[in-house]
Amino acid sequence: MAFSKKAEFKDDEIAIAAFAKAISHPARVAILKVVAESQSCICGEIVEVLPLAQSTVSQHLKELKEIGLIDGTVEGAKSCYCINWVAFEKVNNIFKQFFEKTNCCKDGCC
Amino acid sequence: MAFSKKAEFKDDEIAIAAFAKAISHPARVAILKVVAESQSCICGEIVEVLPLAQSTVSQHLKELKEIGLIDGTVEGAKSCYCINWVAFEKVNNIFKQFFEKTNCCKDGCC
DNA sequence: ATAATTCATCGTATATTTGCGATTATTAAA
DNA sequence: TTTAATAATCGCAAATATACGATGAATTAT
Repeated sequence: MAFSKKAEFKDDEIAIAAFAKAISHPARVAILKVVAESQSCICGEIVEVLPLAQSTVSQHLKELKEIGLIDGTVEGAKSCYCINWVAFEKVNNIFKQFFEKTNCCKDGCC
Repeated sequence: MAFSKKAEFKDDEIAIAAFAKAISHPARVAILKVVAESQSCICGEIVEVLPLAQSTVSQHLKELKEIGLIDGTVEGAKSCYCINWVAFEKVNNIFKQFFEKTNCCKDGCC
């Protein structure tokens, strides 16, 4: 019944899965790219670039914000988003570690 | 209505999202770890380690197989799984590139 | 003051994912 | 040959995710 059985997995497995889920949709990958390239950009700019409705983009932005990968600040009537580079680097490292750790088994080193 | 609008995104964005989705569940992360550590292992061993029913594990294995991260071979009544290291390295590189490319915007180099 | 802009949130529809038990096919053991 | 073990698949139920339009709250422009 799709009870979430996530509690029964290890913390690092849950963390990797959660971050992977954050970038498991092309729209969110695209958003991260756009925001990074523009240093910071307002919601409207993102909506213009993506083939999705404003409300849908807002939803994806919310998800990225909730996991910490982006920060959003209100600037008047507009909303300005930028990458949270600390979190971004953290996620990068978590992925890096996962791949390295797993890959080292390739030669039977562990 | 959840039409899949994936066709309207860039290929690399779709690819990253697809691979991210493959590891967006703790069970699949755990499976990859177990299989890598044991070099190769049979389905039953994986089921024993995970807090999930056999049919559910089988489903996760299928997903990982479909995206190419693991190979499965029948050995008598049993099924033996191992990491497809070529695919694994490819995914590793795709993630690495994504993070590097995005991160370089941090200092306004692009 | 009024109208227009911007964007978050809500409600809703649909699709996908997750999970399990039951079944089935195959192989191994008795 | 019958029985047990193994694992894939099917069918179903429930949870999540995706997408949109409508609405509302805030700001900005007229």
